[in-house]
Amino acid sequence: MKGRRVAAVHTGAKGLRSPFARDFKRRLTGAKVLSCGRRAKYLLIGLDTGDTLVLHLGMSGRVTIIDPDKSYKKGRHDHLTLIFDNGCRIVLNDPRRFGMAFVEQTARLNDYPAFRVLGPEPLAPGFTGKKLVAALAERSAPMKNILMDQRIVAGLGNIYVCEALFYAGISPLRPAGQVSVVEASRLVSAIKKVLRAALKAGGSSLRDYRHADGSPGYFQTKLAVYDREGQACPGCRCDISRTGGIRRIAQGGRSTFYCPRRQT
DNA sequence: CTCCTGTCCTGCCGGC
DNA sequence: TGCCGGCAGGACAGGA
Repeated sequence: MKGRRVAAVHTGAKGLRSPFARDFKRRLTGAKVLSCGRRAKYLLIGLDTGDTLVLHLGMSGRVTIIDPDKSYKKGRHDHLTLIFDNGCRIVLNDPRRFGMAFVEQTARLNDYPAFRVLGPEPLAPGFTGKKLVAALAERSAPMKNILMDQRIVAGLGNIYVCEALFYAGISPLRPAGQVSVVEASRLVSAIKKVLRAALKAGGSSLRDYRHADGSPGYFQTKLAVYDREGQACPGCRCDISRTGGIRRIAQGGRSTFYCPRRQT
């Protein structure tokens, strides 16, 4: 898409989380794409107008790129379509409309409220156990909730938090301030490992929800604890008929899956 | 400031 | 068989 110019913009009537800004289409039309990037869970499309198109997929959002010669049947929940000068199209489809799409001045991106407070990228070299343990200090909230907080580390969601805590052997219930630097280092390694594995496998979409190019994410078949209530965790040596296997609890209104015997 | 709860939205699934 | 309640996810608002 780099180097292509936006020829036309179509938006759905309903908008996403919030309605499209009044000048949304105007600021995109005619703009040339300079860069495509990502920050936390936000997709960033840099334009030659000094603006950046920011997209967020929420949970059910899907961005599909359609080649000029390919036919495309308009989806019921298509909310944004960019048509480029070469006939290529980008479609943002989101049944639950939890996603976002807005234009912001590139130079002011970091002033955007959600961006300003964003924590470190989990895959960046600077994200270390030492840094993490400092961010956890004095915090009484459970580790699960803390890792879901994008201000602590940016880009983890419910599935990967559950998985990383399992591989680190840390209970999701543990008060964050009680995590040692050794444990935090183990957790950082686990987070990086889980994310790299998921990326390699093509994401973790559940059920019929698919990933960027329309193909399903296959990582869910490799998940250790998420959505595996009552099952044995990988390498489990306990008698699950007696222990009940992987446990599911609610934290912050979300499901947490963990092994109470191997995560302390 | 931290922590916690409720809200948004739609489709799917389980239970009656 | 059909209907309906509950649940899933990420961000954020607002109250304690």
